Amino acid sequence: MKMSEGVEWALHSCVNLAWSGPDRAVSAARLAAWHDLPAAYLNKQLQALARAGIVTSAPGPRGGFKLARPLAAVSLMDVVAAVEGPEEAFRCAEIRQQGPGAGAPAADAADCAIAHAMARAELAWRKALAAQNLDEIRQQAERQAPGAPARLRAWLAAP
Amino acid sequence: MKMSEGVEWALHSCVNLAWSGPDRAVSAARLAAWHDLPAAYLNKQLQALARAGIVTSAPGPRGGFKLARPLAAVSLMDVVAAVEGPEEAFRCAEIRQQGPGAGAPAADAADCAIAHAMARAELAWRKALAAQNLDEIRQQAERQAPGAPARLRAWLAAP
DNA sequence: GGTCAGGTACTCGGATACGGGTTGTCCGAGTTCCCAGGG
DNA sequence: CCCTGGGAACTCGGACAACCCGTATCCGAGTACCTGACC
Repeated sequence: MKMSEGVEWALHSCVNLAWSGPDRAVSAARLAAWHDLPAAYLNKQLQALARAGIVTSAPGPRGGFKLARPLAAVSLMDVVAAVEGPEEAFRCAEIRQQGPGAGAPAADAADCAIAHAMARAELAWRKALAAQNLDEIRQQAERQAPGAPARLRAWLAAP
Repeated sequence: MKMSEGVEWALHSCVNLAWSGPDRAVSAARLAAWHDLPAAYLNKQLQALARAGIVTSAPGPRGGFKLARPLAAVSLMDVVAAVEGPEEAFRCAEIRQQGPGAGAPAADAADCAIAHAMARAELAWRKALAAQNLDEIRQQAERQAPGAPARLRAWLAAP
């Protein structure tokens, strides 16, 4: 079980967009170059964020991506769901209803105990993700590297 | 992000082993046939459980797999870790230290805020898994299908 | 000088190849049981 | 009848392919800007 690389890229990109300022759109190529990532693939992840309503996109020169709403209104869960998709990690295949061990019809209606337990654990994960928003991430990152926002803005201003 | 099918198979197999009785070993082929699964592949998952000390294996006729300890002493986390491996789903690639955006050395030492937040959520998931043991799963399954253990034992007794 | 048309450069967006990992399969080493032969 | 040796069958265990999703890439549609000519 491995999470997509795109999640980390998308999260960093959101923080970078916040640092770049709310007025200026940044292209996928520029965001990718900042961390030496494949530009076209990062673009794919940003498209997912745009579909989820986390960022807005504009084509043409001076186009690019902007945050659709303040970082405080974007949770980790939003980004993970946008990039990874809404499906749960554990999908019950209902193997208990296959082969000679197929249960009685009465048991079929009830939820599989295993699926229920796994879903409960996954819900805890989702709640923990939803409880943290990107603004908290940004604040912590700024405490660790106070000069990062200024450096990014200076680099973006240079051609 | 998708969890391996083997997790569901391993969990069902553990419950089935408990139902089959603590004295009798059950072969992987028999456990697979009960739910119409690929025998050789289920064997692979059971090997992982054996390496983790959840079940014991014995070769030869009358051999097979037995539970190494009571179901109450096996948590969901144990099984998931045995089958999926101990690695975390989210691996921080430290992209913040790549390209022009590479932070100052002081920031490098500190943990990436994103990785920290993701790890916290994953810890909640792991705790939720560790808080549930397989005996609770078994009890719930028996409430839903009281005749299941007897049917399994009867089917195992038949040649 | 102001206005307008054309061209150009730049952006996203979806359609298109490649690779690693999960899924699935196979055969060999080892053990147990059964059976036949001998005492 | 009891003991012993050999063979056969069954089991796990690890090594070997096939498929699928995540990774990476490319080119086309659309837009804004800039340039130049014209009024």
